[in-house]
Amino acid sequence: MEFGRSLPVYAPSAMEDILVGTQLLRRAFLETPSLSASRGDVIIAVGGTEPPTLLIHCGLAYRSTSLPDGQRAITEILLQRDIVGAEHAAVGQSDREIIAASTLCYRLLKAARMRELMHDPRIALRMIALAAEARLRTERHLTEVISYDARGRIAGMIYGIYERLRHQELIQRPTFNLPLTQDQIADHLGLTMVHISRTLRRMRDEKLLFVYRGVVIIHDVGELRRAASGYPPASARQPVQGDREPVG
Amino acid sequence: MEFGRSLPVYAPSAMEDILVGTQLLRRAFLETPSLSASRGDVIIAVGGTEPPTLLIHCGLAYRSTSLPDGQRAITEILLQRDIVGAEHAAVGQSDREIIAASTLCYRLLKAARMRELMHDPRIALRMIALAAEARLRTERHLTEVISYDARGRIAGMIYGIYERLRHQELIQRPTFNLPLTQDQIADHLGLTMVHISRTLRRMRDEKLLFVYRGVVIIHDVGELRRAASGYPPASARQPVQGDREPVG
DNA sequence: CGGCGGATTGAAGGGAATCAATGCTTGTGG
DNA sequence: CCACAAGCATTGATTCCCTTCAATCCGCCG
Repeated sequence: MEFGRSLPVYAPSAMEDILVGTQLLRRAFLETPSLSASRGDVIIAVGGTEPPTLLIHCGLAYRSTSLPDGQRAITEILLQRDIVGAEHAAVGQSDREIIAASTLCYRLLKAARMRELMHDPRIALRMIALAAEARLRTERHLTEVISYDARGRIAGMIYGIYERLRHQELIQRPTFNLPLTQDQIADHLGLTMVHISRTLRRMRDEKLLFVYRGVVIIHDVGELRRAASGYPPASARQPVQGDREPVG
Repeated sequence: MEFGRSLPVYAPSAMEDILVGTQLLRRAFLETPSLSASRGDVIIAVGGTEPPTLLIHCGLAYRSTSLPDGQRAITEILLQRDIVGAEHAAVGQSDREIIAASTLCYRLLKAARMRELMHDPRIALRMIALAAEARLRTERHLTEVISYDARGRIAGMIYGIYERLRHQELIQRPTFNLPLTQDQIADHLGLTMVHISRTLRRMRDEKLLFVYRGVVIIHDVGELRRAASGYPPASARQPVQGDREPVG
């Protein structure tokens, strides 16, 4: 299987159990009160013992860490319906914090309760699956940061979010809200805000996508997918007649 | 908790169960035949359905993926006693392959057997813990690649491996074997072999560490740890009296 | 209005990539 | 026993993507 943007595939013989586990876990979440937070609020702090597991109902959050020199690294973008930190059932503390990027509604499940629920092997399987999904996303992101330039990384990020939203049937068209500042995007992709701004501008000129004030419009999904696989822009591939100049 | 190199902490109330689960899982592995592979062999290929879980007895392996343009990204370094792919119990296929970096002895546990074992909640908890550890390592690596320059990345990698080996009590002194070529290190850190070579040379001149033909000797563990936290070399800091590190 | 967070744009500099040549081991075969 | 090739590592010269520094602009809100 080539490195692609496809979503994780469950083991066929585990599928049924996982689906039941998904339901059961969701039900457990729904027994807890619905909470809300506003932009910038810390949902799960570092240092707390036995951090809970988080279900996001609406809004966007991110997982980040602060380095000694003051730099921030955003390791994961968290969307609606994501369940975050299933592994907190086993790990006593996290060195990442989870922060609301927009107004957020969510629910929390205590670590102890998670361990209780895990006595049902179907829920345990679901938790493994959740951990595997998160891992897959992180590894993909890592691969992009290791291998791609700014254009490829941005394409990978936007296309990945697009696919996740589409898979959840949260959007039909290639347009969505992305309440992240360019500074946050930069800390996610390992670039500077200045360079994000420039690269977004070039991608807009390329008629690939449009990002402005928290709104994303993908103009050319196919080309974005290619870019997210590391391919350079068409104009840079072949100096065919009628092609545009290489951008400076 | 600051971003550091410390190893994961288990939830106190889960500790006992996890330890039992560790034993049980190890026992299950020992019921399978011991296998061996030589340098370059593919242990777990991409595309195979229901890939097994892997226990490494001796030697070193890595997890990698190939991009359409032929580039390779090595996302994880796997050491002795590591259990790899616990999440394969739930995920039907992996888009990463696992390759022996040296002569390797290992055992495999089928996904179906993993799911059976998971009916014991203690083993399930152990599997979650394993997934969490792997995730932690990957996130740390991601953070380093996002935030650090070549020197910091190399320091992070070497110091991380040193800590893992030490924690397993596989080494006492700051010296170990690392059967990776500079090309492989480059594909792990998102740099080129040429630049790895140059940077290792500079770090050797700095009397920080020595890497030659698969042997690592850390000369200054304290300074390496600092470097692995993103601090620049002492010589680059202001030689002003009482100068303090960049503030967090 | 004034201030502020966020975004844009320009100019200059640096870290890493690329291109290219050379050296060093190791293993193989004549 | 030496020649030779292959894989890996080193080093220099040049190029380029991205950072840094700095100025400006825009929309928002007290």
